[in-house]
Amino acid sequence: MATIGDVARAAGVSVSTVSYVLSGKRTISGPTRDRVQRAIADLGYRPHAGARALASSRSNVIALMVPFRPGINVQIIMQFVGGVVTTAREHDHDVLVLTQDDAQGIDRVAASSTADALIVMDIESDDARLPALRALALPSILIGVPDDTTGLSCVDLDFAGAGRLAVRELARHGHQRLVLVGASQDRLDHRANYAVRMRQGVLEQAAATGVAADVVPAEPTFSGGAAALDAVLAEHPGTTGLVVHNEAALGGLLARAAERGLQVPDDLSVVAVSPAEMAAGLPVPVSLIEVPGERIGRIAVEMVMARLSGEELAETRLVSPAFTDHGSVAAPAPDPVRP
Amino acid sequence: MATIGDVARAAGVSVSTVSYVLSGKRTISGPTRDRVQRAIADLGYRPHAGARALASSRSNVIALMVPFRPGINVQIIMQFVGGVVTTAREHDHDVLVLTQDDAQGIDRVAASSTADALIVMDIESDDARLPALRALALPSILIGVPDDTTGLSCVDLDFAGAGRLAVRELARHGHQRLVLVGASQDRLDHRANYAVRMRQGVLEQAAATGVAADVVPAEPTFSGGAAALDAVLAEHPGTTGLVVHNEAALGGLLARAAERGLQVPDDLSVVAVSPAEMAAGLPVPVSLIEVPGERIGRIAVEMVMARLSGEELAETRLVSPAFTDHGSVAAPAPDPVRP
DNA sequence: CGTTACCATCGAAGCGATTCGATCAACGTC
DNA sequence: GACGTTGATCGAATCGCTTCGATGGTAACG
Repeated sequence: MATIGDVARAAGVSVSTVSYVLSGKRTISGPTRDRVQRAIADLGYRPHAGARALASSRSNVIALMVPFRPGINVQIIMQFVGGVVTTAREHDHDVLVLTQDDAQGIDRVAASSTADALIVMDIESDDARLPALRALALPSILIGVPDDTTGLSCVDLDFAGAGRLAVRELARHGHQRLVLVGASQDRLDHRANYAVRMRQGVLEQAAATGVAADVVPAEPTFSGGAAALDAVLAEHPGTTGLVVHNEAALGGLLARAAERGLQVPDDLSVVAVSPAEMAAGLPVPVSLIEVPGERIGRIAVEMVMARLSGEELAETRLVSPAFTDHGSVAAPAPDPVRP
Repeated sequence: MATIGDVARAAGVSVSTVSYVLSGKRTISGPTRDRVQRAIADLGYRPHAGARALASSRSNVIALMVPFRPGINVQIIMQFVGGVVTTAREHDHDVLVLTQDDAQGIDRVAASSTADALIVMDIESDDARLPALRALALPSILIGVPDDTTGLSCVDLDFAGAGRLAVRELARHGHQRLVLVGASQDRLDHRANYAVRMRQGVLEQAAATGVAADVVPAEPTFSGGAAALDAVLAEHPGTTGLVVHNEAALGGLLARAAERGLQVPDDLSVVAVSPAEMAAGLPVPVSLIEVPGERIGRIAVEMVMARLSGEELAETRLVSPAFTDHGSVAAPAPDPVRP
């Protein structure tokens, strides 16, 4: 491989001149710049990443901690990752993958100057990694919002807003009795801040709008969805509107509805909160509030770049929810559904 | 951050001694080694990745090219990635993510010594990246098998073997008329080598066993699966056994079967070729031949490591298929199914 | 006891960039 | 016309590590 010395020789200039042409940190005359650039192209020169990192103490790498535990929503993870990688490349950075259970991963990557910044996905309310992140010298961005955000930068969908929006959509079509089919009890209890925020949004808006709203947990499986629908109809008769925040259960829920002879949206209106792609695989189209994975990944990288260029902000950014109509919400039937 | 010099001073030895303790490339006496190791621990020293890469011309990074195009089977992608990352860490390597459409990604990563090796996923029969890969100075491993493998190293499931195994399983239960519900016509035509190999395996074994086998393509969607089942029953009446190699269509296919009053396995036996997790989300349990994503990722990394340590092999490794019974295969009903 | 070998360790030369003065020529300016 | 500016370029130090050759001390050997 050609080195910067080869380029300098070929262009008849010094090594530092080549460096300045590359970085633009000092003015170089037009003719010289051209000669250097031609030499670079001729030799197919690329700066050695390690050498550059050593000299500049910048690796141009962002570390991304991805959850690989089973049961996670893979669809949305991939969207995040795609958004992060694409945006990082636009800023001339690469992305290094860390796994959740690589406990020392954060320290390792930071202490060895392997990465310039860290993006951590799947943050829990009281995440075990928070102390490590707070102590970190590198800028870090969390995807998800923990309970205590002091000193941290976070991005996520505004789940409370999403809950409110879903309720508003259903309420304005005249629904009076709603149920949120949400995360499993387990996740609600322990970890998932987004589930809590979602529930808050739904209940809050229901109270404000004067409609009834209850919550039914669902296991994130096909049969979990079916069971959840049964539970809704058994425990909350008269329900006409559903907010489903559980992609994995959605299919089973809809299938069970069909089995029980319930038409969507005639007998039952449904709003899903889910990645957009997910809904494509369903038997019936479902109106949804999209979890914009790619967009959030993109924002995370942009926050990283801002931090790297010296802006000292530690802020939480919540992406506004948007409702996409696919026809699964309509006015409730005059004669409400009974179990 | 502490440097190797700090460690050397703290331990009262020279820099090179610390380096040799770390690498083990020369013998260091027990006492000295201990002192150095204590100093390392005390200072929390980690070698600077860039400096190490510069001096040793080894980055300890593997680049992984991941497809992010829509419509891809995300589930299995994540399994691969998980397997790759985990195994790479076991060998003290990190993983850098490249995207498919980052065309110059391969060259960039190679020319800048950012990575030591490359793993490329989702290889097509006549993949556009093959020339670049053949010309590469870095070791590269393909996940998937192109038509011409000369000079390349590949790993994949033995799809032909999987096809044969599926047919044997069905045949030994007495099925006489089988259909392979496979990839969409589009993928079959253009790209997906695995689809071609699968079909070969099925047809070959059917011929050998003396059973009838046909192929019906399916779009990789819920409704594509439903349509495929309709097509099977319309075009190939008397079919009692199905091999489904199309995870995304499997749910729709099973749902349509239920709608038409066909019981699995009483009226219809089904073998799926799919990642294991996928099958968990289905309304009925389905016997399957697993696509062992994680395992393949692991093997890919092990091949990388072998290449990096000097073994000059360029080989293709096909993972043997295994059948897992979940009860969706049984003897056909005496009175065969009619459309 | 003089050689030979080997073991443990050190010193110094890179690896390929970045970056901070320093230099030198051309240019106004008074 | 001497002098401070400014613009373009160079040289050398530096980043933190690996690795090769050299060195001194010990043990083995005849």
